[in-house]
Amino acid sequence: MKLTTKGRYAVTAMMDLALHAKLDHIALVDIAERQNISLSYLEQLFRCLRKGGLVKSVRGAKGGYKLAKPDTDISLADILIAAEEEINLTCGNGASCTEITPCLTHDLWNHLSGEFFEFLDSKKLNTLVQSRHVQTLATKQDLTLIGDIPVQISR
Amino acid sequence: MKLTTKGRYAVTAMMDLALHAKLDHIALVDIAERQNISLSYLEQLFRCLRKGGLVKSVRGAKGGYKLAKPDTDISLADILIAAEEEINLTCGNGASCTEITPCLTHDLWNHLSGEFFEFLDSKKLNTLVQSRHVQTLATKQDLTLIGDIPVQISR
DNA sequence: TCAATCCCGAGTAATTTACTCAGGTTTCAC
DNA sequence: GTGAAACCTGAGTAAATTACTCGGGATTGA
Repeated sequence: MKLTTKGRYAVTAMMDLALHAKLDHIALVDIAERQNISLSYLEQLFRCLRKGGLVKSVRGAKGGYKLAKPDTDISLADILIAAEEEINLTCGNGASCTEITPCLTHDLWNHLSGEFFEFLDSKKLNTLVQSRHVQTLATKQDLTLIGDIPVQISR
Repeated sequence: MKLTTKGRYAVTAMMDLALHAKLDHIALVDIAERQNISLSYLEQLFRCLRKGGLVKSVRGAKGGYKLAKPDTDISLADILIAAEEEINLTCGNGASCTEITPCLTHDLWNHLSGEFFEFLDSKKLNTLVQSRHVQTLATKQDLTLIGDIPVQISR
């Protein structure tokens, strides 16, 4: 019942896109620097996001990524699913849960999964980036970059 | 964003207890048979549940386990937490999220974790076992055992 | 006393995660 | 048309986690 970093990175990256990509495409290098995420990992992640139809890309120099839909149409659930985080609290039908002898919690988890999905699906990207906390952080990040020497903690 | 089998087994086992332990203590062997879960794994699991104050045990022959509280006072959240499933969607403050440079999603996940916890905490054991699906399954399981030859699928 | 039960610590195979790496391919700018 | 900046891809891998097992011990009712 833990969120993987893949899922978190995906959401962070999408928020970064939503915050910055109003005008132009933005390169993964920029996101990697701003959010301190490894570039290769981001590339891998954006493969998923693109397959999921959440972002559009332009190749070549001056290329980059952009949201493929308005941020009002992209939910947390969309992002997590695209990032291959299944929102799945079901029993997965292991040894203790077969067609003939389903486990006691079979229906329970199915139902709760649905509710949880609805919950995550109700959180749209636009409202997420509007939060005060995100806004202040975002401007701080931009200032850090403009005032050069972006502190790169390479781990 | 997946539920581990540990968490599921914990919930299944607690529901089994709630369904059967009205009168007496019940042995893990019984739960293991009814729910088709390995005994050793159940023992390990019940260590957690006991430490979490959810079940009481009686050792020795005719011993077994019992709910430590009324089933109206035990929630899904209680069980999952006792089973060491953290209900934690937070960023965990990795490399990309430090005190000085928190990640964009820091507050977001904190907040959502809280909401998700509330959701799980609102689901009490008594209502879970009252569901029609669980009731029919439970009686089926009991009949299977009374009509002996309990089918033991050992994997 | 013995069998049924809980109790405990440690070990381990399989799986998953969180990356990295080594190469492509496409496009803009000169 | 060359080169750099970007996207794109598949494969590999170390570390962590999960889902168990195992071997033994402690308690207690009959």
